[in-house]
Amino acid sequence: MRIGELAEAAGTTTKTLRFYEDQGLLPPAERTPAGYRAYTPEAVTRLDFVHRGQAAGLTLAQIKQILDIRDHGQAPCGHVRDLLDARLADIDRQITDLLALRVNVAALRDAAADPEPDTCSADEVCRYL
Amino acid sequence: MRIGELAEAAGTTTKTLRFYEDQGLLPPAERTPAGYRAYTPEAVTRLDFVHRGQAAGLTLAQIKQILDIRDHGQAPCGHVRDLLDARLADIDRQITDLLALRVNVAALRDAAADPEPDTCSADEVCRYL
DNA sequence: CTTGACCTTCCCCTTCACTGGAAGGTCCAG
DNA sequence: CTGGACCTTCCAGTGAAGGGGAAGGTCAAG
Repeated sequence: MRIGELAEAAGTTTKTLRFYEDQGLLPPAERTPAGYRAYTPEAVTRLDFVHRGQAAGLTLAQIKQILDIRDHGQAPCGHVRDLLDARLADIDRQITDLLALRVNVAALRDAAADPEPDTCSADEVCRYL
Repeated sequence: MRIGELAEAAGTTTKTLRFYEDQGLLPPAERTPAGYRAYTPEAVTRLDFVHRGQAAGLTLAQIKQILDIRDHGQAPCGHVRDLLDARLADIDRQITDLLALRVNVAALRDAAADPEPDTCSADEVCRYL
């Protein structure tokens, strides 16, 4: 299949596929005599994996690490587990941060919802922030 | 005060201060005869406001909007309230998304924590992602 | 008089994941 | 044989918030 067909099958764009090849997420594609990239259906599977990794919040670099291990003939599950552990810790940290931020922003918003014209003057920076 | 002193007083760097001036967050500074920027203590207040805005998760562009309104002699509180409302909705959306993501990632991690060697082979993409 | 700390402008670099566009080659239908 | 759809490479830019460093001016102390 050509790059346009793969893009449609995988739900992405040709630009992105060339970018992925450039970044090492896809192996350099076989070429037709005319120089067109020719893909096997495996590529769709690989791209699905990439998309699942992205949906889990992994970066392309992390997904590439997993694929590199797999491409070297090893089972990447241990590494996947480690990455997911780290990702989980990261998500927990983000949630904690956002909950704390939410409290602060909600308090500021509530204060700003009932402004006292005298203190909320243009002469000074708005006191609600 | 010179730019280095202001940077120290505001807990930032001279690079950042010139960047802020460039972005319109700080008005173009007065200059000494030698061309050095000369600031009044007001600048510290303004930078504190910028930092509080950042701590609330506002972008520099949003903070600039508030400051522009204030600099035009109007009270920015109404706009601040609108920005904080939007920010709050955004935080809630992020938290919701992260909680959903957490469930998925935790499930993947738990699956990967107990791999079955036969199915977690190098011949196929790791089934835990 | 020189040294060192500070200041100036200028331009490029960073991360992340793409996206746009130009200039040119290939392939198939009409 | 021409038009349009597809493909190729390469270069450049996006957005956020600065950071790095060069080349040169200024100022106070020793």
